[in-house]
Amino acid sequence: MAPPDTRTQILDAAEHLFAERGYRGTSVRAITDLAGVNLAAVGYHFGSKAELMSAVARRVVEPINAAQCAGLDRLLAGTTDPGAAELVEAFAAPLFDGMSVGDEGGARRSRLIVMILSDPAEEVRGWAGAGQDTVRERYLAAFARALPGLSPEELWFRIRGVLAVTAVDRVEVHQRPTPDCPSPEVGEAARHWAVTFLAAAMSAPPTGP
Amino acid sequence: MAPPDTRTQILDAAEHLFAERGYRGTSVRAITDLAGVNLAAVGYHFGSKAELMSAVARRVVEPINAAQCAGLDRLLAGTTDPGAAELVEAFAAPLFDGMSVGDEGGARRSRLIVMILSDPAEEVRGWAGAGQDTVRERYLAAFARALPGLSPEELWFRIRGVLAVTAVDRVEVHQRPTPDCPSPEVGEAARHWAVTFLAAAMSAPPTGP
DNA sequence: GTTTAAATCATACGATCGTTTGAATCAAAC
DNA sequence: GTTTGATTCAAACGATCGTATGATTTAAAC
Repeated sequence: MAPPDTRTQILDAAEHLFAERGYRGTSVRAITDLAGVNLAAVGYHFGSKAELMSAVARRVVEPINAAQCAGLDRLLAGTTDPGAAELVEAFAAPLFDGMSVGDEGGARRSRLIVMILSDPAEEVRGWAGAGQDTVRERYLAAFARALPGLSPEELWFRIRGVLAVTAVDRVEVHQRPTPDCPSPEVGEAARHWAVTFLAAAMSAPPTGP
Repeated sequence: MAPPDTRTQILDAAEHLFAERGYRGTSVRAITDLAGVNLAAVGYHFGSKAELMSAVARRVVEPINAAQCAGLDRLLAGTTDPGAAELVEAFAAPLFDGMSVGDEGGARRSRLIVMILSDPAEEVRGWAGAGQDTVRERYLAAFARALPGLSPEELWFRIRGVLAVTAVDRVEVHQRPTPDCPSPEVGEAARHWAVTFLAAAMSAPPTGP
């Protein structure tokens, strides 16, 4: 059994706290306390709080980006151009994978992604750049072929809608889960619901002038 | 012409800065500097930074809530039950109203709403409570009648999708506006696109088991 | 002109922040 | 056993934060 690596313990604790309280709402001291390591360890292993955030974000988002890319590759390898529903599924699935009901880690990762995408601080949003943008542009091109009737502007608007739903929908954008409806459903059901919802939205006829 | 009320100037400056840098990213000093008033004025007029945030949020969200409520009332006054498309329109329209292209204030208000809905700090998300929840529950009931085939869980999932799109979609959840596509389109076009997008999504057949 | 309450002001307090420092500890190499 | 480089540690730095204080100014009432 490998000894609990200090570096990894910091990453885990930071992932927890960043997801829960945001970047600015989390102090380095809170992270090192939760990790059970010395305060200076963050500076030693990562250089600064911002670089720690970047490392945390990378560890969470990179597998998702890769899976989205692989899904698109698989579709494009087929004989016919993929339809909107298939594209939606390939794009959304990685965000729901490995997050079975009650999976605390999955819900936490969702919150973290939302936090990364919506944080006003440049340090938080700025890092992703390359990978994220590449994936998005590839899907944009694929959708453009699948939905030739749409103007580029409206297509782009819809892509942003897909992003908003997949990223935000599974965590409580609203204050808290309403009592009569159980907490955010994760896992298979939510993934299918999202694909249904988004495929219908993407396939809607172009808005008239 | 009424003299520039200190209270109002603080509210305006705070709305600016909260929208741009978030709650924790904005210092009271930055607000009073921008407003051109003394540092202690925030404590005097609002009591604390948190209460100032609450006042800013209330000023932005309350008219929207009222308009959403009025729109639903108007639909329910009709002879037949409103359809999903009408409900989507009534819900989304107030979020797009008064925000013509190039309206800086409108874009700022959008960012602020997203910031309120997604901020991890309880002080920011906690205040809205009553009004917001009431509106949402009323729309939930109306949608339930319009879409009888949906399970309550999937209906709730879709409502959350509508929220995510209307709230988030018009600001750059993504890092920055891509160069080839102009910055977030506000105004008429975006509103129609959103209604098309969301009406199709809401009206999708129930997801099979 | 005096009184009175509201408002604004300069200033300071205590707390917490991210970061740095230099000594102490550890483990493998020699 | 000593050396060496990597790691951990307690402590402190300067900066900034939200808030409180008490004096000062303003303006209307009398």
